Amino acid sequence: MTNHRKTKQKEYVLGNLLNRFDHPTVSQIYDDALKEGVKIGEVSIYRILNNLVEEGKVCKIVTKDNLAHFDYVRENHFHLVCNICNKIVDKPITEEFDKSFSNMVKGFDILKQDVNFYGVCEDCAKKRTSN
Amino acid sequence: MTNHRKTKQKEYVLGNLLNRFDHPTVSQIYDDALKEGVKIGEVSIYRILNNLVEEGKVCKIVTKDNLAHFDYVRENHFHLVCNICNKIVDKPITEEFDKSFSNMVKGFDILKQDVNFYGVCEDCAKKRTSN
DNA sequence: TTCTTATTGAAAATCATTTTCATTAGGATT
DNA sequence: AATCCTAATGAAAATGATTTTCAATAAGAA
Repeated sequence: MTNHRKTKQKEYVLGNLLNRFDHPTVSQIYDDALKEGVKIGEVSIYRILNNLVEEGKVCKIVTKDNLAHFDYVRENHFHLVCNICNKIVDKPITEEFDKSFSNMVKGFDILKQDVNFYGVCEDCAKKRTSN
Repeated sequence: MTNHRKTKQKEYVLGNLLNRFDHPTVSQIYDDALKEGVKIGEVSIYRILNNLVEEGKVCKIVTKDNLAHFDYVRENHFHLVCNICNKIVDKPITEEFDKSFSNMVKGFDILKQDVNFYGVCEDCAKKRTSN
């Protein structure tokens, strides 16, 4: 039997995600742990996050620079991942969208927390047109 | 000035994508080229595909096993990427969805071809419930 | 045909992530 | 509280897709 023992490392990683509203990478969480004097290896953070993603408690968002970011699954929002600056913006899902989306993917078991939109954020769009 | 010369390699990669309806990886395209006796290096396929993605002619879809798949941007369809078996399924976008989506992301420059949905495909869902 | 330089491609480098495996520690049992 | 089983950790090494480097090649302008 696997993944059932309570450990300081698991508690730390989940707590770290719960207490923030950005989308940290493994090394950001690792740096936090170091600063806070929490003894945890980077490898364990990878493993713990993968388990949380598997359980559906956390979602993984990969930006264009090939870095995995993690987000505790809270409420109905989607991610806009900027392909230019790699920023991730949280946006609430409209009811209208939610309904039409459900209709469209009827029959599929969609893991909503992995539904991300890739594009160009407002800041980078401005920079683009001003060139 | 960059990326303006017509080469056999560029033509081959784009042609390969145009003539198929699955979502090949770099090494699949490379294998095809070998079989067809086309002289092209794997590195060039990476470079050419990255350029095509940059131009918006091709989109890149990353499956959970960390493999990049490529798809020539044709008409209004989205991708359902299965997190279990890594299969990619094309699905047409409904008008209803398209409208509500446009409303929701108003203000963002969304690169539609990078809009993918991650979840569990019908086959894998069946296997799951039967356990 | 000549010339400039964009493009190619083999080899090497990169780097996030995974695997390995000996050590540590949860927590069930006695 | 002590013992035991094995899940979990973490340092080091391995992995592997992708990128970088740079000398050789070839578009295509002059």
